[in-house]
Amino acid sequence: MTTAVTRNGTTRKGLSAGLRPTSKVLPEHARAHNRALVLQHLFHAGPTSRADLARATSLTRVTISDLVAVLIAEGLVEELGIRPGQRVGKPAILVGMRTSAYQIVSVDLTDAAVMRGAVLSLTGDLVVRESLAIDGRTGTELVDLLTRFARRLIAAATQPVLGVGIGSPGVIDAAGRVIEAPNRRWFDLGLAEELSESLALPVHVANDANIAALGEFTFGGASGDGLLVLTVGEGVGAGIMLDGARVRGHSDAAGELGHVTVVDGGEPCACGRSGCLETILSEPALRRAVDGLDPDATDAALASVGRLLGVALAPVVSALNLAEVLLSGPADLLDGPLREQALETVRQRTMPAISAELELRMASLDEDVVLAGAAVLVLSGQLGVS
Amino acid sequence: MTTAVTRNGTTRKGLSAGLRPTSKVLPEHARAHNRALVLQHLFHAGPTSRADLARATSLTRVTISDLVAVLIAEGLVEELGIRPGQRVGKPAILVGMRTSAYQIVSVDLTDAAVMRGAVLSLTGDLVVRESLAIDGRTGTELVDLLTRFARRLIAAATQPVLGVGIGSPGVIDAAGRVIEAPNRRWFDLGLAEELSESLALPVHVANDANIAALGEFTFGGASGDGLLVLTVGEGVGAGIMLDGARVRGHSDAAGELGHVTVVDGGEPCACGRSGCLETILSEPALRRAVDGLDPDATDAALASVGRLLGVALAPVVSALNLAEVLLSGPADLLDGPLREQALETVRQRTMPAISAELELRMASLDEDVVLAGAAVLVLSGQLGVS
DNA sequence: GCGCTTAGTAAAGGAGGTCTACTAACTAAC
DNA sequence: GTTAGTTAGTAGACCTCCTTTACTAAGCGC
Repeated sequence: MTTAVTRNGTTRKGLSAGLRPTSKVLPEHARAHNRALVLQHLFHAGPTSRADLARATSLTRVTISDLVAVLIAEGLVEELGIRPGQRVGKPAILVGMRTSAYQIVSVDLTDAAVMRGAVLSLTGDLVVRESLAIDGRTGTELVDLLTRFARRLIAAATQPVLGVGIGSPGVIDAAGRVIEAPNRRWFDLGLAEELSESLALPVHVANDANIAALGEFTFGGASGDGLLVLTVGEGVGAGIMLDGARVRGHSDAAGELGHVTVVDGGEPCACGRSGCLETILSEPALRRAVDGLDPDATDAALASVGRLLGVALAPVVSALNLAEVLLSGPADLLDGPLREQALETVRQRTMPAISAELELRMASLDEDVVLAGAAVLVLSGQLGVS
Repeated sequence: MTTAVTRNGTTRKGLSAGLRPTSKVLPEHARAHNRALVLQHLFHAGPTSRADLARATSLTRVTISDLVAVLIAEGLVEELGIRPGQRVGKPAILVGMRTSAYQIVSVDLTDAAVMRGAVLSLTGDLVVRESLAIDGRTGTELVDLLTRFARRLIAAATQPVLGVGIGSPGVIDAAGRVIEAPNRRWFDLGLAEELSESLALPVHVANDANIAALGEFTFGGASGDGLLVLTVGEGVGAGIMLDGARVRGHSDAAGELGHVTVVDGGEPCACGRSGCLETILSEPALRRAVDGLDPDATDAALASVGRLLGVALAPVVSALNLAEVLLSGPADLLDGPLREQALETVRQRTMPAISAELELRMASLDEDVVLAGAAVLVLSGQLGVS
């Protein structure tokens, strides 16, 4: 008896993690990959000898020498002299990333009133910081203002600029096209492409909360895979990293945790519905909630918000088996009863196997997470490093 | 002013999707990838000419000819004669996967009382089906029984067996090691490795609910990325596909949605806590809930379960921006008020941008999903096809 | 028949990585 | 202080893989 289990003819996208082919791979892609591998190692582990790079990557010393020679010729890597310390054999020559070779320009558009920008070194150190009042501009005017602001930052850089990274609210696709950012009056706007043309530099654009997760992943204390970063500010956003990759979602809208209902019949939300997480967890909402309360009542109020956050997080943590949930935002409100109750609630509402290893703590980067994340966007886009 | 955004030296894993290097890539890996690309296309699109393969993969005709020649030599692919229909130019020779060249053996261990097994063709057609009572066996005894069962299935195959796929409850790592499957009394058991040795065949083992998602993704009607399959049986499990890859989770426990609390102070659960989704949504729980009720009351009872399911799903759907949620299990219970209310609840509790494109419907494969998924495990592991 | 188009193959070439073998430079031990 | 052993880095030959270019095969349309 032959029972058909069915079969259909749709073609699917994928990648090469579990060998799920998507598009052709050429030797030159292998080269680019291995090159990125070397940079990645130098970026995270610091100066390394060629021989150690070979061991770390499992490429041969010959290949590493060749790759390093190219990187040195490009000015991205430099020799740093003999490795100190005595040991047998020919002493190793350390090579390291020339972190001063390039700089990165980042812009954070999270705040509706003011755009924040920075020039960063390749290691994520903030070199210059600037900001500019938006004065209610939206749409094309805002693009113009952003372009001028970016130009000013590029001019402020003391080294050639590797690229420009921008974190914006809204739904943004992989190519940096803003599908919709209602508050900025941006709809189907090829922001990365436009800016890249007018600035004559690579420009990467992504959702602000999403790249906050990227920033924490690369520069923060995040220990590895399975990370969710919840950004609390005027609104509430989230970003998720799984298997070292940012989760984008089917229509590039992943991370929209702020508008999940957590209170039945709750307060009206800017999104038109009511009881959204954002109506209780955003910074303004929290300030209002604790305004004028005595310390005990404040703690109780924060804990009750924490509990609701925990209820919303539990299914996500459970479904994805996350390792870490980080809260980014005002520590005076978040890092206390709120956080503790959220963790406690998640533990109560998930299996021990899931919650045992879970950490829920404050993000280690401050208000500059989005700037850092935008820099990672550029690092990863231009050098394959993150 | 130079503000440090911090920097740490941890090394991270990743992959080559967004160019996030993890381990070296050689030309031969490119070759394997392109080879899989060809098979993938033939698998999903059916017989194709070399020239069309070249266009589909963007490899050159020369390379495709070469790859196809190898695949023909291996007996995986065969020429099927001239493409019918008249058009200008030399007529194309169709090549197709020799789906009869190999068969796959699948075992489904979801049921504690009986193991279900099958021999499938490469297209997922069930050729032979067998089952075997477990009689309360666990631990090593169960491994022995499973080995014998697998041998029997392998003997029943009418073609060489490509590999053995096994779906089991429990936490199972990428190498097919069962971290823990309490009901089977399996703890830290290298099941895939052991079986592979004793059967002298490639063996792939993964969580049953996880591979149900894989089965739906490949053989079912799932349209693309962002898929969650919820399996309802004795228990409740889930599997998630993102970007064409199965979500495994930090400690290989992704998909444990069955033990998320959905009823405060609800019924006790086998897991030791209470109010878990499984206490209301498992098949036994649903049968009990509707037992003896008149039709209207039945509908109301099912809808109320649907609502609670929707509450648990909303944060997951929102955070991941899923495209599809599929329910797999008894249609008489699931495919009605329960499903409708679940979808309605998710819509109410998430942003329109998230829920607008969301589909929540019944899975298209029947009780054989896990067997099909286990087959995909083998297909993907051995041929790179899924 | 002749021109045009499409399918498939052959040969040469370039890119990328490995293997083997070499030199350079140090430590340790007699 | 010489010799042996170890480690770092490089040179050259070789293999693999894909591409480019050029060719043959085989049909259609006039």
